[in-house]
Amino acid sequence: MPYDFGTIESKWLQRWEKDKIFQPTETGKKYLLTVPYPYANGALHIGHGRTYTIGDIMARYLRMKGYNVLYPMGFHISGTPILGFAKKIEKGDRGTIELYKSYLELYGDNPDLIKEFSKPENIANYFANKIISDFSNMGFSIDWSRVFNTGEPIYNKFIEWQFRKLFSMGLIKQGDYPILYSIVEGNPVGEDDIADGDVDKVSILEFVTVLFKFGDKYLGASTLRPETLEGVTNLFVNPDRKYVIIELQGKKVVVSKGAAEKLQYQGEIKILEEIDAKELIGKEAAEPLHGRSIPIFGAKFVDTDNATGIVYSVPAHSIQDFLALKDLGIEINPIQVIGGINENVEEVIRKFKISSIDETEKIDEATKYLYEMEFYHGIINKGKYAGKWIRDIKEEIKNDYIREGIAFIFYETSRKAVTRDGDKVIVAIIKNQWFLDYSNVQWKEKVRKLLEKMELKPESLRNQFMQVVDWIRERPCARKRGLGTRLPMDRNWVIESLSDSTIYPALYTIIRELREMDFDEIDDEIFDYIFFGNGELKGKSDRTVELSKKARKEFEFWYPVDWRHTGYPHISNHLTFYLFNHVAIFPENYWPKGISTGGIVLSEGQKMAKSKGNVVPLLTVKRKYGADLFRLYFATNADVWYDVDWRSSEVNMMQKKLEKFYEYLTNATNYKDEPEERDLWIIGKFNERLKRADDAFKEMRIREAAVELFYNMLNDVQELESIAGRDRTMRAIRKFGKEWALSLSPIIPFISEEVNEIYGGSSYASLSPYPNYNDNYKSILEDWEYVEDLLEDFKNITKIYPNKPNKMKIYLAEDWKKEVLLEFNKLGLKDFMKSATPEQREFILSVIKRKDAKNLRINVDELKVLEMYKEDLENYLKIKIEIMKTAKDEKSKKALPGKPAIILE
RNA sequence: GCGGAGGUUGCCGAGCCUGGCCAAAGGCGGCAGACUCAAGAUCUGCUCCCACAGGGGUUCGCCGGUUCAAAUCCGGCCCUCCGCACCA
Repeated sequence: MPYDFGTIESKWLQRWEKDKIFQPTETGKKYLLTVPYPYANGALHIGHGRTYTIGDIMARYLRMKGYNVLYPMGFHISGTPILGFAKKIEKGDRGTIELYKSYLELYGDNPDLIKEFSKPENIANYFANKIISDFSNMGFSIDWSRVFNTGEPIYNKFIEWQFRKLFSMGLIKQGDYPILYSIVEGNPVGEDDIADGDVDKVSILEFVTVLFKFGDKYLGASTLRPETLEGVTNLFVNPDRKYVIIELQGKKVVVSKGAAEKLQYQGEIKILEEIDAKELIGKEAAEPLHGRSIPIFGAKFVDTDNATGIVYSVPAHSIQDFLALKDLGIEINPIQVIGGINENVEEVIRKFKISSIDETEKIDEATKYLYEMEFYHGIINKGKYAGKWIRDIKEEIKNDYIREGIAFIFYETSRKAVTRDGDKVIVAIIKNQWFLDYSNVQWKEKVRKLLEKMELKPESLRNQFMQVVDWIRERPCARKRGLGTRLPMDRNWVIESLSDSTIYPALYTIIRELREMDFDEIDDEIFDYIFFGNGELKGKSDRTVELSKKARKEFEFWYPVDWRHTGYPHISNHLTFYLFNHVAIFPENYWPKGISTGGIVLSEGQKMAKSKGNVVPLLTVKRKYGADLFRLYFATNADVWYDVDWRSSEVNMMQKKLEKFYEYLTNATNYKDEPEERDLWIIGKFNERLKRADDAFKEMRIREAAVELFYNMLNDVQELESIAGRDRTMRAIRKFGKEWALSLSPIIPFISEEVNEIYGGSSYASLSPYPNYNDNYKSILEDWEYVEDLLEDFKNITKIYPNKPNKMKIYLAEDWKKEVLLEFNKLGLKDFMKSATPEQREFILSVIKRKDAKNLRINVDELKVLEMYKEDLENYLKIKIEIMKTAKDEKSKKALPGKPAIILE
């Protein structure tokens, strides 16, 4: 029977669906296992597939172990990406249209459907449906009756309830916040709105603009390194550019024209008049710390489109400044303000072999090097902060300068950026931005308490989470645009996409009841009742009360989440928020019980990226190889927590093995005769491997389980076949084939179902109990392992035997040796030596010198075993075998109990 | 700098927790053989060095230590990657 995965997989999919076997009811030992829902903006790739595969393998394993497993999922559509794509499609953006047409083609749909995608909800719905079918096809044992997406009204109500709750607990705050912004659009812009925003990220830099007194005005010079202010020697302005005087906090400040424009979006300023750079150059200004007068030079390298367009120069700690002064031929003595480091600017310049101020790449590299060295190892050695580590004091210095009124913050983009329409991107300050206050001390304490007792895999997660909890602070939780739920406290805001996805696993448990309710009746009271058992539900319809009671029962049954699995990039964001929000909203008995993180998927050795063109869609893989093979690949290729490389050459190799496995199992049922006694060791092997795999599964060491049950077991069977031949092998397989298939059911569920059926197994393999270890075959296995040792020895000897041997004489050890060994094992070295004869002593000493001494199979009835396998061995090795009881010459005297001497002739 | 993960025989990658059948799984690559007109595919064997009898030698980033015994445990050091950091 050839392995036709297409037919097999669709057959079982239909049956599973028809019998709804993955829709559990509230009975038995529950287990709620979740994986974060995917973002439904495109076809999923094998990376998503891996995460869900791991979840599914555990779900299936636990189900077979007797747990009532609920493995639900939903879809994420919050945020800007889907909205952005829809807009771009509407505008006719060619790249986006091509991308989405390629998705439509991938799914075999008419590319003209692209028109529909100008509506975001159509994109979301289209892909949600495709993902459901993709994931079903992968064999994921998901309960599809509980699906929802984050844009639905019910979800919105749930999130509104959550946010009102958080607000009432004082965990939501408001404040000013800098954000990337387009002046032309009059709107904040996200990564997706910025040209090349995905490949070259834009972040927000916080410059400190220091005020240098200049007559009745000030020059605003911007820096990222306020800690070097003590070392300032001069100012630079660009002689060719326009500057203006603005009024800021009652002071007249000179900044570049461009800077003034940006500053209008960052605070209250007034633009007074233009001022020519020539009016500044050659004059002096006073630095604010000591009133020291320093010269103002003109320099064309000063970029007036970066920060304020005026920079202060610290040649002792800036490569750029040092080179600039040298370039201008100005001699100024650098002022060292940082100690504790071994290299100064000049040495770094030499180290990086910089010869000119135009070598910007080298300069950037050297600057980074110098900065990191000074930041991590440097100590201030001048001024009032002398003696402090820079890494400790930098923040304080900045705050002090601002408080003293000698500096203000200027936000700037980390690179020059424009929107996809070509409009300039700047940083604007948003007033009254809403934050989730993750800096709240009591809140953090609760999370730490949870972390202490949670199950985490790998264990190192605990420390990582603790770190994140330590440094996490306020997080903006709402935006002005995007899909999602409106903030209940202020409907102009939409709750941001990571903030609306924290406690939603709770919704899986009750979504079915909510859907049956009269939508208008769903309010906070209902949620309070379902989740906390609070309230009487007075004034609600009987039906809604009834459904609420049912939902309450469901929630109480399924919650908390027993396990959550996802990729490690989520540790410092989603998973942390997941913990924070759970401890805030729910009582302790509903806090999450376990989390694991998995590695990412590489494609042919590289990170998957659209730009590299190596993204492998899940659907393609399913069509080409089938779900079982995909699952098996990820199960065997790396442990859950490590990255995995998807390599087509290895997939092909595995495909052949899987075909072989399937062929063995299905054909074996045609062999009706009982297996031979001497071949039963294979069942012993299987049981041994089963036990190891079972232990591994329990610890989520999926790879180990898969390797034992699939690879190693397949090798054992092939070994049996090469010795015993096809017929006997198949008869032996028939005896344990069903258990073998069942044991692998969590990993390759379709083949397991098929084999289970062929073997006349009852019900579904997916719902069968996991096979139990059976030790009936232990002794025959040990006999066989004795033979394996013999084969190993034979192979070793033939390697160095000069001719082709015709005959193998096997000499067993004299009986007394075994007795002596047993005696020795009983007494131990000390006592044995007391009573032993010189000959016995010599023998024992020679044995313990051997490194394999402990592994002698002294309990095997060697003669019986050798007689049993003699014929097989003769055929296999193509050699005559003689078994001799007594040793005569030197070589044969080396025979030990469990390790006979071999003489080739 | 903090936190994490690593450094294994040509490459990828197991083993390390629970020290000893570990010269170290598996795959790739390479070599030889079978099959074939040939190539490919497939199968078999070999693939650290030495050795015409199951042996010996040198290996698991580096240096020490513990132990009868260390890839595995302990201490120190070097290097790589990832996350974080008003980082450029």
